[in-house]
Amino acid sequence: LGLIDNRPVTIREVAADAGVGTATVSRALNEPWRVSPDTIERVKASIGKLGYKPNFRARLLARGNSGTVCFLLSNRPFIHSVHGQILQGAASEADLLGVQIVYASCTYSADVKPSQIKMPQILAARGLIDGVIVAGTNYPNLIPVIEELELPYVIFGTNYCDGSGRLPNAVYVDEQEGGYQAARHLLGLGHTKIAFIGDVSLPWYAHRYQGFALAMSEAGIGAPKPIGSAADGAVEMGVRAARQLCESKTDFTAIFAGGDRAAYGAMRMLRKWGVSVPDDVSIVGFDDDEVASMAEPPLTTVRVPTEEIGARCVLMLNDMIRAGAVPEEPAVLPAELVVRASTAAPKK
Amino acid sequence: LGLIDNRPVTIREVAADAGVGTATVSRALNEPWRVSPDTIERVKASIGKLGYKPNFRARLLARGNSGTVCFLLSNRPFIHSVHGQILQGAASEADLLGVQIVYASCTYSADVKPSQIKMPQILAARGLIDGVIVAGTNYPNLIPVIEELELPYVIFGTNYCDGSGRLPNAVYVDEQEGGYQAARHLLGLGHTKIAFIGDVSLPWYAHRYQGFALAMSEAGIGAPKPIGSAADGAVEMGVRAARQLCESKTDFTAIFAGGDRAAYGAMRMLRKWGVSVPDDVSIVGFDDDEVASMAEPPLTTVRVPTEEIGARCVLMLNDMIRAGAVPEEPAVLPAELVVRASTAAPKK
DNA sequence: CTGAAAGCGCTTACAG
DNA sequence: CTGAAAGCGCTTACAG
Repeated sequence: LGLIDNRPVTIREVAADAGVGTATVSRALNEPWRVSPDTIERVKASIGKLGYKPNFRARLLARGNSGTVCFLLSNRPFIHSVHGQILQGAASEADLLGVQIVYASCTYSADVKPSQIKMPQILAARGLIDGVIVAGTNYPNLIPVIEELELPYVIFGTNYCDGSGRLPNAVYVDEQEGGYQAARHLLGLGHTKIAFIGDVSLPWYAHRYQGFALAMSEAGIGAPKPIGSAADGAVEMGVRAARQLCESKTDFTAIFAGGDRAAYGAMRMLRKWGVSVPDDVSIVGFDDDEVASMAEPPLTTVRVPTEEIGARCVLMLNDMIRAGAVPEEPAVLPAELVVRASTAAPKK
Repeated sequence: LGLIDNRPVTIREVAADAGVGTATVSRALNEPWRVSPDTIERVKASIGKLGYKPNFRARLLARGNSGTVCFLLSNRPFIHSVHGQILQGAASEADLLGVQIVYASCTYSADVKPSQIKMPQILAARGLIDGVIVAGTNYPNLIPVIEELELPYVIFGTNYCDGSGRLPNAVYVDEQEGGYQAARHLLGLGHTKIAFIGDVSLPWYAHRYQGFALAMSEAGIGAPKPIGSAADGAVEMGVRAARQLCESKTDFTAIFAGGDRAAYGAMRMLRKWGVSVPDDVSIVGFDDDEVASMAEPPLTTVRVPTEEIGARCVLMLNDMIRAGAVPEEPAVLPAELVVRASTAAPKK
């Protein structure tokens, strides 16, 4: 019932059956253009007859690489749909490339010494992995630990909390442009009093705010101060920020929340205050996370191209492994506005 | 910048440095009890000095297995938090065992011939993988495809849609018991008019309904017919079922929904009808998915032990790989009631 | 275009 | 307790 019993057939047996050397069988499989058609035919026949499938471990040992990259998901105790989709995209692309993805996860806090960060065993072993994709939410103290592996790596830059600029070996989303689009959408509908919810001490909210602020100032309107603290989670941030907005009797007809969860929390609080979305207040989120389509009304948001992020991470890493060099520039992927039912023109 | 330059040190260099044979180095690492303390000391010193790390590919080739299992996630275009957590649990357990998890996914429909199901390449290759964990939602037509791999496998039974009984090489959740607990909770609060939402043509809803019905009949109350069709997704099922309940003026004070998403949908519709949860109607879900804690009010639900499911899958598979045999019985994990704010005693 | 042979870096009987 | 040697199943210069 599904268990291996007999020894699998090896390349030697195929070679014997086809009356050629093992080298020829290997070439017929990997570099067919260097083998005569007749020979290929004979080899293929033997392969079919014997049911031969090459042993990848042996191939990889001979070739000197592992054909495997590690997808390391940091600091995500349970996977948001966004991160699941990134993994999904990475896996699909990897399969196309004939590369396998090993999944690993780790948890650490930003203020701990690098030497105190515990990595999964897999990463410690040599030869198992050709490179690593550093996904999830990360902090600069992880970098020395990753560097110590002496393996090429690419980092999902959007959730990397560094003080400095962009890393070359990274994949980013153009969040600034996304925030800009969100603001343009609201402005285009006729809104001018637009609040921003997001904790700008976190880089993703900061970038989204920047794009928002740019669009506002282009429209000749001053951007409001961002409100919200992410300390108790994104949903709670939205809840509190919306409450603050309502309690302080701020004059606003629209909210741009720097994430769908925050938008969701804000909508919940607005409902409590008897504020109707989108009739009284329009709201746009960011991410196009699962909650965006589950919200009531479904949320207008800015889509982060999750699967493509995963695919690009794999592609970039693969190039780095082959080239043995770090890319000149990071990949920056566009974000896209998705208009649903939570936005409308302001009441006259 | 993080790229391999110099050849890594091999076991031969360590052996030379320590003045022993390679076999002794290998033993010092893998079977230290067969080596004299002095020798171990010398070997360890050389390992430290040279910075030697064993090459796993070579080790595995020599040992004859791959030390890798595949986590195959079927029919989940984007990962729910439940499935993410199962993967997470599998990865943690695997790391403890020194096994790596390669992630792969596939999509197929229930009514297609096995020969038409496309598997990721990784599974086709020999030697890369010692066994597979079949997770996600699956149908019987996948089994021949998996069997053809001639690899041990364990299946996540809860989301496996078969007509027959339980498989031995599988991990299940005791959903019947979970449904029973949900009903007992509602009955204990004083509810007697309890509706059930769930599409019992799907096994998980059917099992949850069975437990529910048992508790009801034990309480001397006939179980109501289940309502809902999962064709348009779980949230929509909840929305429509609740509407049906309201429109038909069914007399009920509580709802047991066979899943959190359905419960979420139902709560949304109840709110539209001006029905307050839990004041007018109590509601309990199932899964303890992320939506349960995000709902307003937070949902009383039955927790599926996701991480443990993943861990048990890995453990069972590992045993199968070692023993070369299929287990006698499946693993059945308990579900646990989580009381939150969506349930209360019925109004007098 | 093809084959014999060395080699990838370990482990494991086998002999002592 | 230890070492020399064969072997895991491929790939790849090297020579023809």
